[in-house]
Amino acid sequence: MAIIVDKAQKRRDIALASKALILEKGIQNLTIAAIAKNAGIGKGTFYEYFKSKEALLFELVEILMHAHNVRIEAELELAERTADKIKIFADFFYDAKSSELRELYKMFTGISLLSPQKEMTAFQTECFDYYYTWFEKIIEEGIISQELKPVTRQMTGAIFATAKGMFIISQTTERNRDLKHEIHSYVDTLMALLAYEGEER
Amino acid sequence: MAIIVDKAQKRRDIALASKALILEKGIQNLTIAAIAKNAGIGKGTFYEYFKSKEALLFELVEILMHAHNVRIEAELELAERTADKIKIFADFFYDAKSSELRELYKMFTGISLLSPQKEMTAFQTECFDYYYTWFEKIIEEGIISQELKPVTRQMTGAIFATAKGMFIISQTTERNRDLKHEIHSYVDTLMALLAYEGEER
DNA sequence: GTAAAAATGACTGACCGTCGGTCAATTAAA
DNA sequence: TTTAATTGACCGACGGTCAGTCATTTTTAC
Repeated sequence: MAIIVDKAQKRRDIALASKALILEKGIQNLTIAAIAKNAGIGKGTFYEYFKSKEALLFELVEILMHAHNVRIEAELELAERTADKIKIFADFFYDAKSSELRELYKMFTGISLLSPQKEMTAFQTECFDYYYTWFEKIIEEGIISQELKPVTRQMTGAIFATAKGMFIISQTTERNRDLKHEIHSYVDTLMALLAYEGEER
Repeated sequence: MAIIVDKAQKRRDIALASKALILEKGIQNLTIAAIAKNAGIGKGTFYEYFKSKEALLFELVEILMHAHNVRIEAELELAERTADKIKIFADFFYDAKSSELRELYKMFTGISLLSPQKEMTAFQTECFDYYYTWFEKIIEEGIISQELKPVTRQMTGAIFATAKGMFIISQTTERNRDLKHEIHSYVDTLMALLAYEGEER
């Protein structure tokens, strides 16, 4: 054997070294040569660690998402009302703390729509399931604590999708500029509708 | 002066001639040379009519959307219940009739997310406003006919966004496979919640 | 009136610069 | 000496440009 490097670690290092550049220029407007130079490696070395630019973005999203999850999980512990828990979830789509991950996620979604690849879909599914499980738990707690009507259970997927839809609209049109207000208003209105009022009709 | 061609018409002709190729291979996997050859024109001529591949997609979406609008408008005339009207709207995201436009729209959204351009955003905003105006009208009619609670008004944007969010999820993950069922189920549940029950509390 | 000449717009593909991706050569640790 | 790691020169493909060609209309000349 000869030089042994921690491939996984170097992968993460290269990805993190590229973060600012990707956020500044957008993955679409970057060349492999520029990314390699920025990370202080040769072009060939880049390909030793990543199959493509997209794979780099993939790695970066994964890293930042882990940090994000830790933060969210802590915040969720503190929330009591279901509406607040949902808002903590939706925070991702507008708050400043998530802006980097959100930008990367946006690019990631764009790539997924333009050229669906198995790996991408698998990863997106994994993320979806991860968050959706939490979300189901939140709704279930709301029902058990008699905050919400049981019918809410049937709407879990839809509520989950609404914030995403609003986000896409805010990013691709000139509407939904005040996303935070839009989402909060929606959550409050819906929660009022779903508020438990005693026995079901 | 010399040969005068109807530039706008030829633009449409080239776009329509490219439809099948784009749907088959995806805009991302096509070269300008291939598109030009397929349309029976020189590469230089392509640039005479379109600034880029994306502009071609743009044109194509515009054409197909017009046809789609005509169809939807006719269907909306026939529907009576608000739930049915909303479903006609949401049909776009899953029905076979819209599959071509839907695929193109998917690519279009991907490009919008990856490299937001003024023109794209303006066009997406125009589409959004067009459909949203209809949607508001549907909800308003539902409220006036006392089918729906007035509070529905506050949720218009969210309901509109939900189908879009579900669609994006269905396209980027392995979830929401039966989009039609998911959306219909959501609409029915929500309409039941929003059903007018007499005076507001 | 008409034929030649001039003018013009449509069209083209060879050409150029750039980029993604490969690989033979080099480096340096074991 | 062996071999993992690294590298950038190199290659083919692509996007985009532009000088030149062609077809038609307009103008000029008689």
